[in-house]
Amino acid sequence: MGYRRPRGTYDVYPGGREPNERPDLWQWVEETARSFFRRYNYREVRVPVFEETQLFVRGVGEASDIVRKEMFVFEDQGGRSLALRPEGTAGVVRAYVEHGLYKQAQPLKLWYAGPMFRHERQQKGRYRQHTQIGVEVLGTSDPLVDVEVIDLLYRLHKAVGVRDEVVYINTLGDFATRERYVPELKAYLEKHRTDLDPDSVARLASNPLRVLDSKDPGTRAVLAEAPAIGEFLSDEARSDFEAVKEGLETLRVPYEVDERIVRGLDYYTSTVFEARSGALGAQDSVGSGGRYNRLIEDLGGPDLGGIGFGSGVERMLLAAAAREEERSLDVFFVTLVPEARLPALELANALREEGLSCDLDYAGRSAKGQFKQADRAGASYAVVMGEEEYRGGYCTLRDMSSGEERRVTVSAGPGELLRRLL
RNA sequence: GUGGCCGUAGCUCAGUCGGUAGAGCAUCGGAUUGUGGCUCCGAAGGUCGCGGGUUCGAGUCCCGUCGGUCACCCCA
Repeated sequence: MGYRRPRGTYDVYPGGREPNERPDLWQWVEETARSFFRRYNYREVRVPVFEETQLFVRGVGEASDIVRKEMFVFEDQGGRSLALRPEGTAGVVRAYVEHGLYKQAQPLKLWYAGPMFRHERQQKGRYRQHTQIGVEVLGTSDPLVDVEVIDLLYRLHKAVGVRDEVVYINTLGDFATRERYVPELKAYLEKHRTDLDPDSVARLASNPLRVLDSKDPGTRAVLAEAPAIGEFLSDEARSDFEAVKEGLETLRVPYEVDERIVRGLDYYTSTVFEARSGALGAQDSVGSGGRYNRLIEDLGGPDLGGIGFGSGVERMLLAAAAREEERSLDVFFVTLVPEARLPALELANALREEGLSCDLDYAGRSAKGQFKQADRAGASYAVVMGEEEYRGGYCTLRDMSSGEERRVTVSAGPGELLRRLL
């Protein structure tokens, strides 16, 4: 065995078995997403797959697991520390600030798609290089945008056939809310410190909110009696959250409030959400996101709000209902004498110029083999060029579904053939 | 980073008590001197992950190692 792909990666190729290995499914999801972004009036943004390490440390958060143990960090030849992006938002916000995009008409509605990198142990639906399709709406804190973004995520997933999905939402409140809630939560957890798991004890110091999403049974038991953020919401945070819920109801986006959602990225504020599918394994989050009203300022921009989601394409594919690959080709040229091969290629090219898809045999197959190949390629027509045809200046046009055949003159060029096909 | 399970043909797998490698699918050819899907026949395809050990003999037993996978942690 020669070289193998790096751990946690996969290839996409004709014949790939897993849904995330099939090019036809990738193209289908990408086209579906593009169609949604066009209809919701989002414009594309492309940013580098690596950035200064510090951008992610500041943006995603020093205390987050992603920064602490999951980044691919390397030094360039000038000794600068760079990191492969572990998520999409930080880079997009950096570009927004760097180019002064907040001076354009706001909000700016952006979408992106591309690979993200996290140094994790592989399991079902989790890769070291995975692909996210995401959006960011920058320059406003209007809760109606939260509604649009969540609706977009939900309908995109529906369109690609994600099964058994539920959208969970929560609010982390604004700054005032957290100033009141976090000390309460912390005080409560401190009292029950001995019943918490070690990870949660550590988070008590670094980021107490994160304790809320612990799966440890002992910690969960403590949390059952913990103060809930819902009771601490400021008037503004409460009315924003109500507006989001009302909006989702109006747009008929089914959702459930889950107060345990706090997200592992530190920049989130206010609305957070996560779409989970029962069709996945333990990694059941298909797409998620939230509002980040401090991030733009933290990265050196003005005090403006933003919200976005990232959706994992591999997980969308894994959670989607099975789909057969549909192959199609307009014409397959069957050549039965060597002299006919170049004329066939010439004719094929003439048809290609007109927008028809064409192919021919390059493997030296038997006649039977070539028809089989035409069938497999999903060809609508076969154009047979054998000894008789070659000498007579015509070809035989075979309709692959009916089996009907007719002579078509080609000595004067592709005109007659085109007339039959277009 | 930790743990469970698994590595045999391109893919999915069988391989009994340790006796020198099998099937299905896929590929190519033939049955049909130039005609696909269905059927039948045939061919090609293997470092049994790798290294070591035990044995007359190892795909099979033992040790190590690498890889995969699922789960934990966390996330898309």
